[in-house]
Amino acid sequence: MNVMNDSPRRKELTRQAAQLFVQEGFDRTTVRMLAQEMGIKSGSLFHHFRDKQEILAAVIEAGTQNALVIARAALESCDHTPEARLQAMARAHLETLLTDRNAHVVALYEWRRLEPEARDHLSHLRDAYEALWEAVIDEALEAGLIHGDRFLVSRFVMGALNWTVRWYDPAGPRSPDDLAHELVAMITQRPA
Amino acid sequence: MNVMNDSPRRKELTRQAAQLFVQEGFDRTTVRMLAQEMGIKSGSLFHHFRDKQEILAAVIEAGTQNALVIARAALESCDHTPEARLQAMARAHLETLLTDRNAHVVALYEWRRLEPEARDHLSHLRDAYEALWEAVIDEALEAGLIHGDRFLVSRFVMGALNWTVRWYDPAGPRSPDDLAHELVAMITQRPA
DNA sequence: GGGTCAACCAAGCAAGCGCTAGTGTAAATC
DNA sequence: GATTTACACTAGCGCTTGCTTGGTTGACCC
Repeated sequence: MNVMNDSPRRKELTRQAAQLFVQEGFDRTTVRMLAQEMGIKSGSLFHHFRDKQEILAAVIEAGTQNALVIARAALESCDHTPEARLQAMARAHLETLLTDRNAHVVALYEWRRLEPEARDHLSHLRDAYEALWEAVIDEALEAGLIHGDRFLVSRFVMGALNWTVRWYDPAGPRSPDDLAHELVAMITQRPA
Repeated sequence: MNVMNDSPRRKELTRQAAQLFVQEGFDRTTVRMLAQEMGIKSGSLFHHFRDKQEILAAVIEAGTQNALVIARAALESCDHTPEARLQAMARAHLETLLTDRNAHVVALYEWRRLEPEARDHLSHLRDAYEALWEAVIDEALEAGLIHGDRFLVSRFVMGALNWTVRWYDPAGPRSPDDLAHELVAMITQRPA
């Protein structure tokens, strides 16, 4: 067995698993379906992952780590005004939906299928991502760019953004940048 | 078999099913678990519902219908200003989460588990609910209370509200009315 | 008091589930 | 040249799944 490394092979398998998890949902996806998608037999799958749970954890970890990297990069390369930072975060969030949609959808909708140990480990990653958001929102509040309860505002914004996976079509006319603009405009009440 | 009526017994069973679907997720909930929760044997369950799918459809239908009724009532009994109507819709939405949380969570998170026929039927109900929202948002836009793209604004608002099921604690210090106020304040940029 | 009917039960079937055991094999390592 | 390692295979075990079957119960009706 070869579990818990991060070989390129495993990364690719994880990517394919994410696709199936989105299409079918974690519970409906069988190890036989996963194996077929990966071009191997179901038994061989357990050479790469200890069990089905570990595949789910790998998918979610990859997705969250990716989001974190993109968000940090966005914050570093943008202007240091509260408005620019708010917008950079929103655009980064939407861009991860373009580049890594499957892993993200899984992280959002199959989180509860994680067993407690995996959940504990991954929740730290997720907290790190949400902390970025709360910091940016704090700055915007202090600068008077937006108003209201810190806790509520950040959750409303996260909700609006996370909900995009339900309706946003990357092939459509709107770019992530458009959406980010519009969202920031909405909560800061300035023309887009 | 007794399928597709709406006896009080079936209503109660549907309510109990919703609870389990929320706790475990649809796929993980077995007919044996459902039967136990209902205080009957698994075979008896199929006297009330044709199959497991129909239970899911019944839960979602009940939840959506409930939301529609509450929203319509809220709109009829509030002031006819765009701001009051916006707030009434938001509060109504959050109140359905208090009175009928389980059915709502199922409607949101197990929608994709519906088979196509059931989905077609139920999407009409959901469209009717969303149409209420879009009408209210249109009025707010026309009145200049909020700005931006009609499509995007309504989706951002729906996202912020639907996301509340993930974090909102009805036993906490914030009432649905508080949240509705705060949300409307955020998008209209007036003090809460 | 025979007939009806919703509601329930015990038993179990066929299919599918996650996962394991044991083996083959080509490439890398010693 | 021998050994190890990585990756794949076949075969199937033990169990659970959604659902069916055939039958019982008790309340109500004419």
